[in-house]
Amino acid sequence: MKVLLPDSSELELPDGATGLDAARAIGPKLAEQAVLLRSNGTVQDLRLPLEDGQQIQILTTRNADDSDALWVLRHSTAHLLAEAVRRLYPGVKIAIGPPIENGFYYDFEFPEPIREEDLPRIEEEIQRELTEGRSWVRREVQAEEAKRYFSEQGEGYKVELVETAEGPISFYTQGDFTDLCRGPHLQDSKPIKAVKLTGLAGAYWRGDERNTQLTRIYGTAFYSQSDLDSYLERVEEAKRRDHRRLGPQLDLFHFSERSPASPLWHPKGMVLWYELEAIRRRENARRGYLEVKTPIIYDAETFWTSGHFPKYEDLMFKLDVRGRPWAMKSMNCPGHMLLFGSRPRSYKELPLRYAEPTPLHRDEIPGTLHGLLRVRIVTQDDSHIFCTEDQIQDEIAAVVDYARYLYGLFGMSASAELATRPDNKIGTDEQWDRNEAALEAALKLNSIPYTVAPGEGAFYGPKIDLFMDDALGRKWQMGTIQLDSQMPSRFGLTYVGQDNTEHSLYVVHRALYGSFERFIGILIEHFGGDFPFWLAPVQVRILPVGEEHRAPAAEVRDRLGAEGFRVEVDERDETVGKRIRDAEVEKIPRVIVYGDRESTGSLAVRERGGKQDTKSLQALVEEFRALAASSGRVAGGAGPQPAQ
RNA sequence: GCCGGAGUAGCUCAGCUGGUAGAGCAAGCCCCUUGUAAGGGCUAGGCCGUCGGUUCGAGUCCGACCUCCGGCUCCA
Repeated sequence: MKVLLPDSSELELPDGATGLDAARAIGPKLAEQAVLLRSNGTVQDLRLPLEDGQQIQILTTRNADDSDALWVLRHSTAHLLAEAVRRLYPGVKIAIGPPIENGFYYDFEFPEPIREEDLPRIEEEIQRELTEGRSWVRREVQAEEAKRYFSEQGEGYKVELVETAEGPISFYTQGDFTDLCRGPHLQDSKPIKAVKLTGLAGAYWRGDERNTQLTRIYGTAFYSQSDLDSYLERVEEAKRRDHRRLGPQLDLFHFSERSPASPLWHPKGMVLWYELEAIRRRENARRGYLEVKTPIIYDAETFWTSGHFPKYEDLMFKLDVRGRPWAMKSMNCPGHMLLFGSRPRSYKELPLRYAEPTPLHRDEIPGTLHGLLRVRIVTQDDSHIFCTEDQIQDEIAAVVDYARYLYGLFGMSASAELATRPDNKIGTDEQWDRNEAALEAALKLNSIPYTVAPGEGAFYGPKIDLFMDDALGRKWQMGTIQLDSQMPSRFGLTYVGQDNTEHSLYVVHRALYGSFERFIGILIEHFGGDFPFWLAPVQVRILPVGEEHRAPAAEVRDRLGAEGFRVEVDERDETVGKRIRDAEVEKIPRVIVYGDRESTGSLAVRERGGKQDTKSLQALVEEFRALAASSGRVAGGAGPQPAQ
């Protein structure tokens, strides 16, 4: 038989030859360094037989940066971890141990709880295995044999995995340790040059909190020590972008134990907030949204009607005032439903787009809180679009376009997920077919790449969720676009059609920033605190060199301030060097040093980072105007400005 | 909520096997009068997260709680 190599040459091999055989046929060195076989984008164990005409690429230890090559390395390292733990902790039960982004983990049920201090000991044991050397042997077995083997070993979790396994079952054995595993794996442990156990955590068996909580050990591995070192360095660098660190440091916000998980916004943080708010209002006006404001507190009855209480009562702030039960809203929908229902509605009013950025309160459970990214006060850039079934498609498409435009202003983009019907759905399959198709069409129309999350939709309708990463690569949901016919009917809302009869309504729930809190958190990490000129809370700082320069410096400040720029003068009794440094640390985009030389009319301007230039005040104003316009302040060519 | 870790000055952190709390930066005052990333001096600043326990004595040991961090679960 023949296989195709990456350089499109053909390799003749005997029938039944494996990837390893192919590597040997090319060269002994290649065979020795081979770690994985890749074929048309999928990976395959080197020990498996090839097919006639198959396209193959052999990855070696030299592909140390290749994500598939790292994946197999880490997967094999996870097995070494399991072997080490089994040896050190008799009676431990093993669950699963996959590679993940940047590393791997393995889940165990320990007879006695272990602590972080135990990790070095386990790491040493892995090192010992590496020194001794391990090689992996693959073997396909029958389900019955696999079950028998793991029963004898007392590995109940593995038995359960065999019972629910699909396709052929394979064992990988290294030393005296055999694991149930689909593979692929390394030939042997020689390529594993750097291993580090990075953490300990609880994790539920099969991700279900009703199940036993297992102990998860996280680790990572690389083809070289220097790769591990630079990875750890990158992690440190990412931590420096953490908004929880930068926020207080840049004087944007802080948290208080007196109101856990609710930020206290400082003046500089509010500059960011109102920049976002200005964009929101400008774009809403341009796109036909109507601003409304509805109460924050409603009687409990409202949330029984809306359906929030049955599901979320425990996560809502409730009050008992004058003997009547109340709750603080955790969503804007009830208020908007009441507003819509305040009088009969005609088809001529639809689509009707209500928008409201008021804060919502949710008593999020403690373990889930995370800086600005998971808070108890959530200010959504919320909107509810009331429309007919015929209008759904256009409305969704417009919202998706809006999202793409909005994120683009910040140089950010989101990944999209289409969440489809869950098990507890209400409504007919035909409805769901149509609605899911409408969302999907809107994504395609806007050329937004997306993945489908089957069964993840809300019970009342499918949704598009938009995600962004934080500095450490964790995914956070930003925007959401949800289609719903239940909420209007719960509130008895209808519209009168052309035929003079009542019809049921659809509503699109949508938030695009998601919440101001979370969006600003991501924004801080996205820029690492180095905000572009138009967003920077302080755009220009002027440093008078001597006392006699304070007055003219203040004049420059007033001139720039009158132009709408955020300018301040630093006339502290410190050296210029010190004040420059402070401006750098505070990440202020422009610094003007004002001394004797500036009295002639030209100004010395320093960009954040150190670049210096000299120009007239007028030239400076023009430059700043251009900088401010380079983004959200002005629509940036995205259409007309709203009427004032 | 669950597993693991941590809370000492405004910030970053020292503080050994229990003996009564320390540095740098920031702050205030003074000197210097400043030219592109830290000029100098002095001063003040602490219910050592909270409550309880052990002890002659607790920042240090034990327990509970609160908050934060890494995960899991959840996320209308």
